Amino acid sequence: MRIYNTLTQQKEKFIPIEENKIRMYVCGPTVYNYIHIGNARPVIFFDVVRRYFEYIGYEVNYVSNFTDVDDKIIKKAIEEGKSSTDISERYIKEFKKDMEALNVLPASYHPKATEEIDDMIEMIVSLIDKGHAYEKNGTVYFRTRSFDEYGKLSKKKIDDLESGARIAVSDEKDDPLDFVLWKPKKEGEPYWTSPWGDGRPGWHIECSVMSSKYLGDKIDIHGGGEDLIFPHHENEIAQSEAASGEPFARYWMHNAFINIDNKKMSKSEGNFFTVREICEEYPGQVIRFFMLNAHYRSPLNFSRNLIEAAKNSLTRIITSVSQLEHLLDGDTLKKGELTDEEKTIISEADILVDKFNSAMEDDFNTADAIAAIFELVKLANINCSVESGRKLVEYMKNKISSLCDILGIRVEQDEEILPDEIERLIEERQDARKNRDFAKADQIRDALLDKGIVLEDTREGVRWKRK
RNA sequence: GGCGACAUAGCCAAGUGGUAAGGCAUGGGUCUGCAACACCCUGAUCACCAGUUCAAAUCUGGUUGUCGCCUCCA
Repeated sequence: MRIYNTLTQQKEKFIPIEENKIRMYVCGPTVYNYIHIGNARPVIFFDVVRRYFEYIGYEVNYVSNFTDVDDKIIKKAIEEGKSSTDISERYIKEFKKDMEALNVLPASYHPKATEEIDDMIEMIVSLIDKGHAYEKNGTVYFRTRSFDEYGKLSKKKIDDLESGARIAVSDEKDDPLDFVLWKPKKEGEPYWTSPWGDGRPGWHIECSVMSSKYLGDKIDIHGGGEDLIFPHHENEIAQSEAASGEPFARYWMHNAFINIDNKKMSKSEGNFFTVREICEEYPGQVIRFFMLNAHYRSPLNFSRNLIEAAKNSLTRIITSVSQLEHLLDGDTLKKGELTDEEKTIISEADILVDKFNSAMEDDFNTADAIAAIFELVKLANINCSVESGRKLVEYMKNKISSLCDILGIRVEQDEEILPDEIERLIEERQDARKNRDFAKADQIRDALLDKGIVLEDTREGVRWKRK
């Protein structure tokens, strides 16, 4: 397994801290609204990372937080006349709904920032004790220059940063680059008591604390969107390593952004889509497929045309699997052992499975992995028919389906019983076809199409599917 | 101003030294009552220029273009 490490800017062989175990932390959402398609990328991608590691036998401890105290949440709460907790709880629920729609497995644990305040205070105290932080008028700042390696993740030089800083310089800070660990409460904001007075934690300290609390001071993988590299992850490194004196995460993984018309999504431009609204039109599987069809470190454009193309693409796999299921449901397949010819086909399939695995092991090249699945589909389409051996058909179906499962893409459709009325129409059409009354047959087919039922006449009889 | 990324067929997208995966769309064909599905056939010398090399999409330098980070942000 090779993983591109932002820290070293190259692919590295993956060596876990503890054999067969993975400790992985991914920065989760600030819960103040529905998530948009861009937010979905890291969630889906790291879900695949987790699934793949589990597939190859690792025990994965995957922690992803909810930032549930934040300016944006507070602002929304004030707008709606609700409490901050009302807002965050609501959007945590909505987030979970979206995750379900996208077939994203829950992390091993989803800590909430507001439930970890004591540990944050403890860490801040320890940073002050070690001389890495200082308090001024109820605000605690991290002393950036006290951490020699500051900038090692984002490759920024501390002096360049200083000159380019656009932040309004606060007189309080000893240095403009110092960042907040604890800020005093403002009127009407949620707060917690601390040695420095009532207030709330800064954003960066949250992740450092939740990561070390649930995964230990040293973790294997820390992930998130590329925009988090600076300052968020840089600051996490500074805090965590200053506190523990040890390297924090071994591998830093960052996904690229999703753009709309090649532009970054932004609310001011109005060019963004929520997962919720896309799911109204496209199954979550399609969104997953769309994202995984590109490498996670490449920027990805989103548009209606592109998601439509992804849908058509995915249909090819689903159709193939459904055809194989049909064959298995029928009674035409030959029982008994594999023929020599079938053994050859299976060895070809195994080569493609290897191709899938190698692609995944090369920094999660899901686009290449999907290409292997398509080749497998073609192999099945060519070689599996009513006259095939049951074992071969079973093998092909299971392989395609299980590889898709690793990507979290479900291609086996749930059994669905059609309403009697529709079943009757289908029979009626079959009768019409027998009597060569094609006008009537076509009329029924069109009528069903309007209801979203697509009919296909195959050698084994009529099949239907949802449009 | 500082740092970084990217530029492959109509579209999406793999590919980091040996003459370009896969998918969508298009066109032609087989199958079908027709259609759909499936299958067969159909397409690029890899932004541009110069260089290194026996050999470059893949390395080096330059040009152009696009984008991101440096401020809350996946």
